[in-house]
Amino acid sequence: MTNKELADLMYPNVNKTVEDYEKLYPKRDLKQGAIVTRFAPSPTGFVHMGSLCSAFIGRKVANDTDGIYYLRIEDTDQKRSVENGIQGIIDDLNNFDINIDEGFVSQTEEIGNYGPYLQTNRLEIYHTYAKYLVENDMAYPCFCSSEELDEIRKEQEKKKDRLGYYGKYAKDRNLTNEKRVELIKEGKPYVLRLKSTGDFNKKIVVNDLVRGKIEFPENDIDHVLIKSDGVPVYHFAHVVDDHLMKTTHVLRGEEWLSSTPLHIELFKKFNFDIPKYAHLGLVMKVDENGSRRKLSKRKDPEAAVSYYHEQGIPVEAVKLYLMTIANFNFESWYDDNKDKSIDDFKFDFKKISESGTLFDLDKLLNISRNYISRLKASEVYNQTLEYAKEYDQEFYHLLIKYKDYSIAIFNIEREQKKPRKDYERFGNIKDEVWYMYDELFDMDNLKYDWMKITDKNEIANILNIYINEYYDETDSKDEWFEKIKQLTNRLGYAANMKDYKENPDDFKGNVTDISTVIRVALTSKAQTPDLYMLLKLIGKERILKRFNKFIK
RNA sequence: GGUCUGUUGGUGAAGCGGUUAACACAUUGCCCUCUCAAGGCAACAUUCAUGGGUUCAAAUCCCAUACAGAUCACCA
Repeated sequence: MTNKELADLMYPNVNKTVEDYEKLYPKRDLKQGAIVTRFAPSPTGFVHMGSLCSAFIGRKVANDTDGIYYLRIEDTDQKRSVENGIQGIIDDLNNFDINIDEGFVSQTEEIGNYGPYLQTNRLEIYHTYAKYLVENDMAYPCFCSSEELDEIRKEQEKKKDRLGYYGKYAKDRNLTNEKRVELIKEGKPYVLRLKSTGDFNKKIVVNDLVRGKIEFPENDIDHVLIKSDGVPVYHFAHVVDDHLMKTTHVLRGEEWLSSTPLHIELFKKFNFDIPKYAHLGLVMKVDENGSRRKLSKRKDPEAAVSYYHEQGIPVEAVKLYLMTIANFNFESWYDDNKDKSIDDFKFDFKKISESGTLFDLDKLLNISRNYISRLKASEVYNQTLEYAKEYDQEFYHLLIKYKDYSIAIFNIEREQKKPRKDYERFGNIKDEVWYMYDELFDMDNLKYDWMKITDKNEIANILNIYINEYYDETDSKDEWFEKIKQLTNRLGYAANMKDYKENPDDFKGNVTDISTVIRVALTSKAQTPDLYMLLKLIGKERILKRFNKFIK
């Protein structure tokens, strides 16, 4: 009995040939050096920080080379699929400006000429290629039950042999075709296994774009290619899909590094061009007990990419952070080129850190802080509004109601060479400015910060004299401060800090004490941005209200 | 256990045979200053996991050990 007959029996519904598919998916018409790569997640509904990082890199290198970035959904494992899981991934990607040239663009809609882009819709293709392998004696059906496989493993453990289905342990490898046909006809379930021709004692060199040349023993394990339900495993799907979709570069986590020899063997069996591989270090975090581990979606809220969106961390800041961990020379480049964007930076595979990166939230927030400080007040307004619309309705309505006023608040100490950096993310802006809005400044339930001056009469005195005799909305900042000093002197405090430091006993206190009284009465807080601007923005009428309430 | 990868300060991270071991974040101190933020200036690894070796010279090359991670599924 021939392999052809066996193959026909195993894949009776295959009516196309490998050649048909090769014709169907021709070489892409792209310029020399264009990188075609992809994001290939399971439809789990969300994107993990580590995946986002590799997606970001993929999008970037495709952009840099006028290549293609496509989204393929790997749904060969039902357990990983979630309802509307594709949409969730697309949303996360969209939130971070990672757009897709080809593949899925929504839960149900796909674009491009190299599809289908959902693996379970590609079963016919996999079967065609599987059939080819069987016909050419490069794969065979294996009827071993999981119990039998267990036994093999136990035996190997006992003998301290290498684990796996290979060599003499691959017992179904040498079944006759007659026997195979017989078993299939009996209805015995089977998987398709690679008939590996590798030699464990020979070396194969994997040329990884990140790590350089790595030597492995050749693969000699007869890996499962197609599961008994007819669905391929990752390894097989990877080879068939990335070949047919003309992927030039495979970017994936380093957990795949050790199965690359298997993938190379498969590519060679089919006579396919081998794509370039870049195995990216894992994104890690430090555990409570101090050891490093992979960022886990279960334990770490920051692992899910939606977290950053919810926190109101600017997309651009996340991108900047990803770029700094993706290419270690980016940070200093950006430092020298603050006016340029990530698009102007040339990504380099050799500048990827080889060891896994420890995820550093502080650093991300610092980048975010710097980024926000460089925005125009109106941009801060727009982005905060967008954030609040989704996550803080109360603030959203205030922003709408007091648009110009809000922009003016955001503009305090902004348009200067070294702007303020107190907005960490859009999600914390309200915490910084709430007291500027009467709706949030609930005068009956306020907690006022501590002040040095505690005497009620003294406080009332300061505020009354100030508002009645000194405050003038039209004052410039210098004039304003001059008046504060005058008031300070008049009441027996030191207007000049130096004088005060030299002879503290000559004074009741100093300017700081006076301005703190005004500041706290106005905002309830002892620490705020430029008091001059706050007074000006709040305006005399509201200042009076707040002062009076405070004195009472 | 086999195979592969990695190990530089609190953190990220450069360095690729001769450097005072960059830079950034964090921390601390001082200065500036109406408070805060920012900014300026300092401090912060006598040492690059450990032990050997090669060399006039090693964080950099070699070997061992330790530690960490990945992988060895009909999961991806």
